Amino acid sequence: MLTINQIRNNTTEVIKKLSVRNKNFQVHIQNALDEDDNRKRIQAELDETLEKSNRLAKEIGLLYKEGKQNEANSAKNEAVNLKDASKELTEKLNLSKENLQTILSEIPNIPHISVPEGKSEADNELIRSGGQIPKLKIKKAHWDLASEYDIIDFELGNKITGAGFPVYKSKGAKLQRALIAFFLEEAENAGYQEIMPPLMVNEASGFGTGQLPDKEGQMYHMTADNLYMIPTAEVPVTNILRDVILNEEDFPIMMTAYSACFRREAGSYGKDVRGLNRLHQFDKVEIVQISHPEKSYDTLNEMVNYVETLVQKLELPYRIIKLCGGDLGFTSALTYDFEVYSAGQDKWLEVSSVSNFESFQANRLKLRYKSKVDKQTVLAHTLNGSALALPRIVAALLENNYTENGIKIPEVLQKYTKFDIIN
RNA sequence: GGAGAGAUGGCAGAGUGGUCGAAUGCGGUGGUCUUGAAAACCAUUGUACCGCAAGGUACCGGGGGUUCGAAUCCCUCUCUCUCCGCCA
Repeated sequence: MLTINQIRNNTTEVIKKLSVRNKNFQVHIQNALDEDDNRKRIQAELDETLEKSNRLAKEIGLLYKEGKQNEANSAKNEAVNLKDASKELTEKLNLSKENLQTILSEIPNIPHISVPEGKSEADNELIRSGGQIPKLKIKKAHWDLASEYDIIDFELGNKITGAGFPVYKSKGAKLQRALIAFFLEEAENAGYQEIMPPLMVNEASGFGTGQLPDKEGQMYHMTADNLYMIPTAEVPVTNILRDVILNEEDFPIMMTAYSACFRREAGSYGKDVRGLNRLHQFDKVEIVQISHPEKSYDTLNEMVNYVETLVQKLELPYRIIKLCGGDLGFTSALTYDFEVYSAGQDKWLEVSSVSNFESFQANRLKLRYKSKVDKQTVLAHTLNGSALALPRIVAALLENNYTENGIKIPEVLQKYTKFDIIN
């Protein structure tokens, strides 16, 4: 969420930058400013009323002490009037605050200056690519390979739970475990603190990272206890810093977490959801950084470079894409997507999304730091990225490394899998 | 699940209706002293909103109520702790 001051101080610039999202926010912005003026007016009036009321209450106390009952009683009548007035004003104020909150929550993050204009995926900007696209004699989709080698059982998942909950077996299960261990160790070597977070979160956490209230339908909700299954480790991990005021020397905060992720994916269907391409439960290692506002774009680049080393080590053909305004997520200021090429399906699959949210999340989280220069509390910047999401990596590994003798395991993983081929 | 206790500033911990934004201790910051450090001493030390400022307002787990006035009384929710039961 943007702060009203961000909007007030740079109104025309904010409107201009938001237009990169291929949508006009002029009306939203004006509504926010009007409502804030209204809020201030009510606030001032209320404060004045309360001040009178407080002063009168003290006077009444004194009058009683002095034994001046009559004067005290007449003062009481006045106090009651003030109380009614303040009650009414408080209601108005709350209403105004709610309205402002609603308006602000509908305004997306301001795209970074480098975000290209564009309507959709098609306008995204290719930053760079790497790796070799394999020339296969026989192309097989991973869901066929999975059943051929009996390593991932989609049917069994259907039986036990439902679609989108595959069962990993034997070398398939070991491959999952190996990838998780590989990603976590790489992250640790890069300086990230390992976190094992809760897999369910409360409402306040869901709000803090922006899943609630808008994207409620994306999460599994345990109504009996009012808890939500996490859609990504970003939620519990970033919320570690909710309501925290950091010192400048605490930067950068670097955390990594493996977690299972749960997504309802309501409305998804068709061949995009085939096999491992889109699941309700999947595994992911996430990296999160909390950064000083002046350094956050350096941090973003560093994170992109880090994720790049992972796909390189896994010997996967990849490309890095900068999302255009129309494709950029609501909360992000700048996002780089990583896609790997999956030869069996002949498709690019998104395996990571690395974003700088600037202060957009921090505002909701109330994540701030004490500035050394002016002693002010300032919103920190939050960033995160997948490093990496497993299913599509597995899909690409299976499809790209398939040979007549079996599926070869990349060198870096063999130390974790303890086997070099699935056959 | 049953019974009881509790939630106060960075931490510990007082405060049971009026001058309490809140004693005291610790911690933090600045200073005095010192060659330096420690100790000691002095001062300072929350967040947010309105205001050019002076100043004002709100916040003692959340929400609601009683009262002229609530950290303090009442209701309610959440969480924590202790004991019992169950249990990986």
